[in-house]
Amino acid sequence: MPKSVTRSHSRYTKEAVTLLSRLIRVARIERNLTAQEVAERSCISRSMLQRIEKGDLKCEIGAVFEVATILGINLFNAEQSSFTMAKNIRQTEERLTLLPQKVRKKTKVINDDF
Amino acid sequence: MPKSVTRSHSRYTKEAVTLLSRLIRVARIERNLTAQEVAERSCISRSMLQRIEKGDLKCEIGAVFEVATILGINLFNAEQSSFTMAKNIRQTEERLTLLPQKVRKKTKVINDDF
DNA sequence: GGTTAACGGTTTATATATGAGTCATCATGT
DNA sequence: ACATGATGACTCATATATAAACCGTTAACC
Repeated sequence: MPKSVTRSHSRYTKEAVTLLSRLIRVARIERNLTAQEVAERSCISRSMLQRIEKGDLKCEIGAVFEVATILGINLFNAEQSSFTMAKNIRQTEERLTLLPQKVRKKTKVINDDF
Repeated sequence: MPKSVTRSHSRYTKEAVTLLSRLIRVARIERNLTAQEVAERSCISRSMLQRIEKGDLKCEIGAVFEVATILGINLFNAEQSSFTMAKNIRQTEERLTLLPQKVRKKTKVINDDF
């Protein structure tokens, strides 16, 4: 990250990350798994898991989702042992083909009055 | 990141990130927003948004969620204008208070000195 | 109460993610 | 058909996220 940039996050974003972090911590304790164990199985360090469980916004999404997956937390309401995720991806990609490939801003203001 | 670490990701993790990236791209096109516009409103660079829309696992979760939020995508089935997210957080934290704070592993073999 | 493993909070070195910039291509609105 | 703005695919410098190590505290089991 060149040119130090202070990120601003909407409240909704922060809450979403916070919720996921809490779900992760609860799931880990409930399953009686040590932080070290979960970290190793998720291929991350223990300090990384600590930040994830604290709801750090700067963690890699892949790492956070991997921990959630290891702990059996369903993402986007798609069960892990089903094909719903793949199906959702296909459906979304299908919608994409129906859309224009580029977004073009109108140079002229169209009279869209009424 | 010291000691170059190659991360391994489960299929489910990859698909979850991929799905979110597709949802983001579809939402952006549907709302007729330029990549540059969305990037600016999300406080990230255009190249960052490119990686997010490609489903890069190494993007910051805060950045990805922020883009999703800007585009009106609901995370964890919680509508952005409601209190469901905060309520879910509270409920999860409440569950946490009922759990032990540490996970203890070694259930040592009890006195076998008959 | 005593033992000890688990946890939180540091620090440090380094691999790398990110922002900024450039360029070629092409889809899109006129 | 044409002009051009949007996009993808790079490169590069650097701010920083991360793994590893350590330590003091604390909670869990005996």
